[in-house]
Amino acid sequence: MKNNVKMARIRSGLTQQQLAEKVGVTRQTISLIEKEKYNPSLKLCLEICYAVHQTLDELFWVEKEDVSDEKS
Amino acid sequence: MKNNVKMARIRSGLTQQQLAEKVGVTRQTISLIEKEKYNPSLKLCLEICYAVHQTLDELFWVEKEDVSDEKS
DNA sequence: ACATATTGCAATATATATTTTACATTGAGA
DNA sequence: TCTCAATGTAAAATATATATTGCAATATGT
Repeated sequence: MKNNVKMARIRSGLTQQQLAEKVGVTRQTISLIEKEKYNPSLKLCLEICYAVHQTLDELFWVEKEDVSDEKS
Repeated sequence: MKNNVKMARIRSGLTQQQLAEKVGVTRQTISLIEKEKYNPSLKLCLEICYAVHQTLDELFWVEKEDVSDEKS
């Protein structure tokens, strides 16, 4: 799951450990999300947003890859 | 987990079943999300967004409830 | 009233996010 | 070089999202 968590965290001057504590998860969870090996829950996404003062779209939006079979 | 999925789905003229098929999950999953009894994954949130042509912020953003212990 | 589509919900099973603990690696500073 | 903070990662355990099946309840149209 692509995201901009690492950039946002560094911009906020937080370590993985500090961000993890702020949002109430483990450092490993933050690490795996930054490495884009996890598909985090909406709740966790929101709490990360709050911690770094950004929005869901800013941190987690990714454009839909083109699919050719759209309905009208 | 608060969200605007039900309104967006109806506005798109989709049934729960149709939305479920579009995003590749079960109708029950859609039902529970609309009833706000689940904490869906980011991937599923994104696919719902694509299906109804809206963004994460539009469908899933909720303001942080006030906490009195903010750092500076 | 009847038929049908749509939705709510319950029980069990499965997949996977998250935790816990622990260790290795990297980089910065003394 | 030595230390230490920060990060990457691995294995096993736990929590929970999601699937599956099925049935009840509620529309909606005829």
